[in-house]
Parts: sequence; C-alpha cells; structure tokens
Amino acid sequence: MAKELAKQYNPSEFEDKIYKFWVDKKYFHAKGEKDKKPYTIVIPPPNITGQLHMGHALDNTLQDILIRYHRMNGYDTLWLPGTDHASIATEAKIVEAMRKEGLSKEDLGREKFLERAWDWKAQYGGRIIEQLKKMGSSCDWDRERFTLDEGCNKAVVEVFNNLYEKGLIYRGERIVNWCPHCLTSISDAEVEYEDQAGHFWHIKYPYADGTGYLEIATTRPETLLGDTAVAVNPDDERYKDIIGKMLILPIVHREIPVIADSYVEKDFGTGAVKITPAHDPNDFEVGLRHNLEVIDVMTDDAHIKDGWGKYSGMDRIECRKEIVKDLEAEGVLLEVEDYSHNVGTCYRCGTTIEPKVSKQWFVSMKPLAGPAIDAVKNGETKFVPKRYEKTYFHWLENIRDWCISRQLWWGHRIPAWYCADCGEITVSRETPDCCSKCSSKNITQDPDTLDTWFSSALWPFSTLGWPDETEDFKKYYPTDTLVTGYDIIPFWVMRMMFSGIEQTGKVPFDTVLIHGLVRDSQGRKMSKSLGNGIDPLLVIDEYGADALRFTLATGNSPGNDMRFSDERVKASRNFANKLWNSARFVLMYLDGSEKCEIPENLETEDKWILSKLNTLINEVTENLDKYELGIAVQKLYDFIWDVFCDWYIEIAKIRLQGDDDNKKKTASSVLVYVLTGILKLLHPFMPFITEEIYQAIPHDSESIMISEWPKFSESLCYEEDVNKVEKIMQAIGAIRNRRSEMNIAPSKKAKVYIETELCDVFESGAPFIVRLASASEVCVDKKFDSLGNTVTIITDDAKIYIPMGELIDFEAERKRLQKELSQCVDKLEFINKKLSNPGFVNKAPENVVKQNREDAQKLEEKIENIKNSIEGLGK
RNA sequence: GGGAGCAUAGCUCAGCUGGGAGAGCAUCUGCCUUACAAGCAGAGGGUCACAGGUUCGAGCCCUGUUGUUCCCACCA
Repeated sequence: MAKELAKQYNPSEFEDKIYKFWVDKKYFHAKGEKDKKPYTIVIPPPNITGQLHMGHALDNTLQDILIRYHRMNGYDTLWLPGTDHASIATEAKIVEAMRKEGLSKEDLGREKFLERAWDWKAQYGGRIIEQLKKMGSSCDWDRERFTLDEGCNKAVVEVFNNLYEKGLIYRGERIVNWCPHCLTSISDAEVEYEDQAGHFWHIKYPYADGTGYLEIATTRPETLLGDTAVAVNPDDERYKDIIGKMLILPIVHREIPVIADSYVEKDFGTGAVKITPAHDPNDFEVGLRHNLEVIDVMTDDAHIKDGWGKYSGMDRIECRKEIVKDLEAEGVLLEVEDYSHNVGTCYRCGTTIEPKVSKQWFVSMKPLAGPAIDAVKNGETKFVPKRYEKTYFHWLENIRDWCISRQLWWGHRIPAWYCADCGEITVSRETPDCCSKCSSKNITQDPDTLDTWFSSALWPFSTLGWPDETEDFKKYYPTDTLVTGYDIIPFWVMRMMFSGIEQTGKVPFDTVLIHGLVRDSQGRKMSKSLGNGIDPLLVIDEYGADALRFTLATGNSPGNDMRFSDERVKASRNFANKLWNSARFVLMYLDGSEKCEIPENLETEDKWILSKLNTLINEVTENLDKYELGIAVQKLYDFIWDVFCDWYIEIAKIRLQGDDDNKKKTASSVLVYVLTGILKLLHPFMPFITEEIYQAIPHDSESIMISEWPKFSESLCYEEDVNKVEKIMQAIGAIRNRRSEMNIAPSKKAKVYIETELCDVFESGAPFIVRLASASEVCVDKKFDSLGNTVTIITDDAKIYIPMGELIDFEAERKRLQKELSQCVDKLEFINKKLSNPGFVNKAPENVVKQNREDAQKLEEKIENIKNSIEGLGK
C-alpha cells in the first residue's frame, strides 16, 4: 500500500488497486464468527441482461454504506450478492438475437435454446457484477448466487410443492393479462396502464323481434365478434322492460340476450354494455355470473382466429378498422366520439395487453396476504420511511390471485406432470416416473416456467441454503435490512414478505429502506428512449467512485427522488480533493514516530477540535442508526471542510511552523488523531480515498474497513475550551468582516487592541488573531485609553479597536455602528417581549428560558458598548 | 374516483421529537496567504405556496385552498 500520497487527487490511480487489496484479504467474506452479531443484506439481484445504471448505483451505494458501517461496528457482516435470470427480458433478448440469424425458438428446440440462454448468462451475467465492483461494493463474492442456480431451483420446487399441498397453488382457466408480443401471460403487477387517445363507437344492436334497437358504446369494436350478451343495470328504469329480450349482434348476426348486472354503471356511456367474456376481465366475471359462452376470437399473437371470414388473420387493430367500416355499411354505426382511456401495456415491451382466457397456474393470495399485512402492522418489519407501509398495505389488501405460469422457456420449469391417460396432475419435488393416480408412464411435464418473481420472492432464504437448515441460514436469516426503490414494493418486497413468513415462519428482514428514483438534472426519469441516462461508469472514470457515491448519498432522504447532475459530482470530487490535500498537509509534519493516539499537553484548540470530533461521532452514529444517511454525510462534509480544514489546520500551523518541537509534536499528533477519526466516519461513504489516506498515515489496523468505528467519549467533552475557542473565532470573523468591508488588503497588517474582561482567553488566542485576521500585533487589556482614531468592532465578549488612521471614514463608521445598534436593540426588544410573557416563562423549557435570559444580558452589554463607541467616535 | 409525495435563497435540495431558517452551485468583492485556484476570506439574496386553526411560541402539528409529481382503480 502507498506510503506517500500523490500530489494530485487522482482516484483512478488507486481505486482498482485498493479493491483488489480488500478482495485478496477476504475482508468482504462473512466468516460466521459465533461471538459476533450478524448483520445481513441480500442484494436486489440485478438482471443479467442489464448494465449498471444510476438506480443500481444509488441502491448499492446505500447498501454498501450500511454494510461497511456495521462491519466497523463489529458485526459479522454479510452482503450477499447475485443476479436475476429475468425470464421475460432475457428470453426476449435471445429471441431477438436469434431472429437476426433467421431462427425461431421452435427451430432450435427447448434444449438448444436453453443452451444459448446459459451461454448468454455466462457472457453477460458477469458484466454487471464487475460494474458493482467498480462502485466499491463490499459484497461477499464467495456467496454469489443466481436466481436460476441449482440451490434456488431446489427452493422454488420446494415452495411450489408446499403451496400446492396446502391448496394455495392451483391451476385454472382464468382471464389473464396476455402479451401478444412476448407470447406469455403476465401478472397484474406487470401491467402498466397509460392514457391513450381512442374512440368511443356508438353502435345499434337491433332487437330480434324487430321492435327497434339498443344503443351500446365501446372502445373496442373488434371484440364484437365474441360478444355473448349485452348488460344493463337492473335498476336502470330505461331498460327495465328489455331485460331478457334478444338482440341481433351486428355483422355476425347472432342472437344474444340482454342481461342485468349491477356492474354496469347507469350514468356511463349509454348504460348498456356489450359483454365479451373472452376479451375483457370484467366481462369475464359477468359471464361467469350469467353462465355466458366464452368465445375467444383471437390467436396468441392477437390476430383474428380462423372461421371469421374475411376478418380471420387480421391483426386486432386492422380488424377494428374493418369492423367499423362494416358497421357503417350496415347502417348501425351511430356516432364516433373521441375518447381517451386507460390501456394496459406490457411493462417489458410496451405492447397493448390482450385480456385472454387461458389455463394458468395461480397462487391464492388472500391466505398469504393476511400474515404479511400483520407482520408490518405489528412492527416485525419496518419501512423507512414509514409512509411506504401504505403502499404495501394497499397492494396486499386489494390483491388478486397471482398468475405465476409463463409461456417461456428461460426460467424454473413448473414441477407438474400431466397424465395423458387419466388427466391427473402430479406435482412433485422429484421428477416422477409415473402418474401419482393411475401409475401410467404416459406423463409429460408442464412446458411452462414460473414468473421470475416467484424465485426472487425466495431470495432472502434460498440464497442462504434453505430448505436445508444450513449454518448460513441459521446465522444470517432473517436478514436485517432490505434496500430498494419504492417502485419495487409490489413486485418484490411484498412477495418476499409473504413467502418468507409462509415458508420459514419468520419475516425475511427487519427493515425495508426505501429510496427514490435518480432523475436527470431537469427532474426527468432517466430512460433509454429519452437518451438522458447518465452512465455511472463514465462518471467513475472521470471523477472516481467515491465522488459518485458521495453525490448519491448527499442530500438524499429516504423515499425521495433525487436529481443528478455533473455539477453535483464535481462538488463531491472537490470535496475529495480537499480531504486529500488536508491529508497531504498532515503528512508534511510527521516524522514517522507518531501513533494514532491523543497526546499529552493538549492546548485549548486541541481540546476544542477533539470535543467537536466527539460530538460529530455521536451525531453521525445516531444518523446512521436512523438511516439518515444524507444528514450524516452532510455533517461530515461540514466538519471536514469548515471545522477541520478551515479552522483547526490553520490554527495548528502556528505550532507546526514554530520552533517548539514539543508543541509541534502535540499538534501533529492531534492532527493525525482527528484525521483518522474523520476517515473512519467517512469510510462507509467514500471507501477508496479513506483507505488510501489511512494507509499513508500512522495506523493500527491492517485496513480502515476492518478498523473500529470511533466511539463517543465522555472524557473528551471540553466545554470550557470549546467556548474559549469560539470566542476567538467570533473575534476573528468580526475583524475579517470589517477589513473586507473597508477593502483592506490582507497583506496590510494592522495592530489590534482587544478590550475585554476575559483577558486570558484573548491573550492565548492572540496568535490565532495574528495569523487568521491579518493582525500585526494583538494587545489585550481590560481598558485602553486614548487609542486615537480606530475602527471599533463589538463582539459578545470584547471591544476590538483597530487604528486605521487616514483609512477611516467617520461618517461611514457612525452609520455602521448605528445600524448595528438598531439591530441589537430590535433583537433585545424581541427577547424581552418573550421574557415578559408569563406564558413563555412558565411553559417553555427551562433551558430555553435560560438561554434567552443570557442572550438578553449579552445584548444589553453589547448595546452599551456600541453606544459608547458611537460617542467616542472622532473625538 | 381513491391514495401518497412535493411546494424553503436565482437553481438543486437539507432542515431529526415545535424554541427566530442552512448547504452546494450560481452572483458580487478582495486574495496565487509554500495542503488544496478542484483553493482562501468576505458579501448580497428567503412573507418557508395561500388561508385559517392549535400553542407562550409554527418552515415543522391540524383543517381547507391552489399548483405539481407519482401510485392505484373494472366506468365499457
């Protein structure tokens, strides 16, 4: 490891090297130490088809911060990584690639297709893992898993069987969301609704007895072919008498009945709805209630089936146009209204979903949802922020059965076999050799696979060896924190919850930390189609992983979206550079004998910085425990830049560049101590730079990432010294301010007279004032007589005079003092008003009242001082 | 139609359990002060969306209004 720091902060020079060092040392590996409490996070497994995007970068930065923080706090820390086989997305990519070669799935056959898929996985599955490593993620790579690996398959088969045995998985003919492009069913959660401009076609449906017609309105005239009834509301006075009458379906000229169903809204449209059980989920329900025939008019790829004359073979949109034309020709088209409505689309490919009746496997959700709701209600699992519990409850309370079968090849194959002889379904953990009922050998396995999320739902325990009672499972399950975006709650969080509870009897995690989306600088979602995505890897190349991580952690509060911009990364990089240079400064004054310990003979300013660091430790630790990562990182930024660099280092220079070796040694030791504390606190956020610097300064641990998290210490609260230093700082600030206002160049030094009751405080602070406030000399006394023409500065504890001779504009001075006086008077008046209010004095907390009293007294003194100064002006 | 978030400096956002509002960037002024110009010092800039209410005290709690974003929902 480096012993010296390069002159420029250049993260690309050391980040990869440091990551390799950590990996070689096996620091990421959870060792299962019995004496340590476990802390576990399972990674939301990224898709193998994916590339690292900002969402991943944020998600993994947050996880790594939590993991590194707990590791330093002595936990046996496991961050379990892996990838997801993403059945639809991956299969679509492979099919697309094959199409370019002129091949179809059927050409290849299942076995060859799966070979290709595994090749694909081998080729691209590792890519995103490499990208996660660039981020500095301290995952236990020895435990890397894949949702389609053998262990996960074992868990999937086990769960499928368990649920089937309990009657919670069933096979049935239902209306499902069908994607005509992906050629598979998808679950409700996978349908995305979008507003689309369309039309509302008003059509005459004539009565069979020739007594007129009923007007219906539809957005999908092409489904008319499959109509088997028209429904009206039973309470609708207009239609009371026609219930039960027969209608002639236009074009098809089939007779269909008018039925009554309360699902129909009287006030919408014409109050009469055509019912197409095969192509609309509601109509399907109506059909079930009224025993209507289900006429499926479409093929799997949404073309009209054979037997429909000229419409056969037409695409559904094409058919719609044709039908409308024919309705017009038949004289039954009454009106075409422009209409915008919600259309369901496939979340993967965007194709309009076709509701379709088909035989699929389902999970009964009601019995599973209850315990999952309870577990959050009674606090076994907590959401941060809490408001997302509402989203979670809402989904579970309104849940419908989960369609889990997919007409895809890439995935966990459904462990069910059908008997060709007796029709029995055999569900089994092992591949059966005969039918469980009739023992026929003539059985075939269901060709379908399971929804990817079925395996993802088991991720917190399947990855730990479940269903076997492995050591890992015993030690690390339930896991501690799950970190994910709010958009994933219905897909994943919810399903892990009910699966974990049902299968293991325990909730899968203690806390769900929800984060928002990373948006572009204009607040738009980053997306491929907009082309506004920012590649995290390019950001890392240019500014370093630490800067990227810092940017993502800063100003981010749980559950809220954040905007990402180049300017923000630049600011983070500048901060890293600041830290880098402060370390270089500290190194300049080390002779190699220093240890990272608090030295003897501390000066007031040392006690001040140690107290400040002590407070910082307390606050940052508390923030991290409460998942307030954004607040923690902000405090670190302020401390490092303002407190440590701009004040302490500047003050320490006095001793470092002086000629008292003992004092020099004390200062440099405190610098090392404080810097070490800073590095440790910052390490979870910026792991690389902190390690690089840590290795260059005196250190006890082999690596900062396994060093101990700083502890708050009662013995390091030097309140009195803090007050002293702050009085000096106030004086320096006031002098700088005046000099700047008067446009005095820093190179022009001036003598400073300080009149104060606290002579010893200002005596000892005099060197600071010389150095930081351009003073040539500082004289401290309780009272000065006849200083001549001076600029006067009043602080809480002192009157400061600076003789500036001809530079002084007395009129301006008088004005300034008057202004300050009136400000103080106003403020005092405000405080006195509060203090004379019995309600305030009686009800406000004691310390608040006390503080106000002190402030009032100080102000009175200050006002007196300003008045005197004004009087003495120009004498 | 239901639910949720957001509204604070020119811009992007912090502000934890109520005790006279902060940061970064931008702007203006002055500095190459041997760690850092990716820097230093200083300054300006806010009716905390609006209207009520609770309270001794409200950016924060309650009610309503407006604007905005998102999620959910079977008005064909």
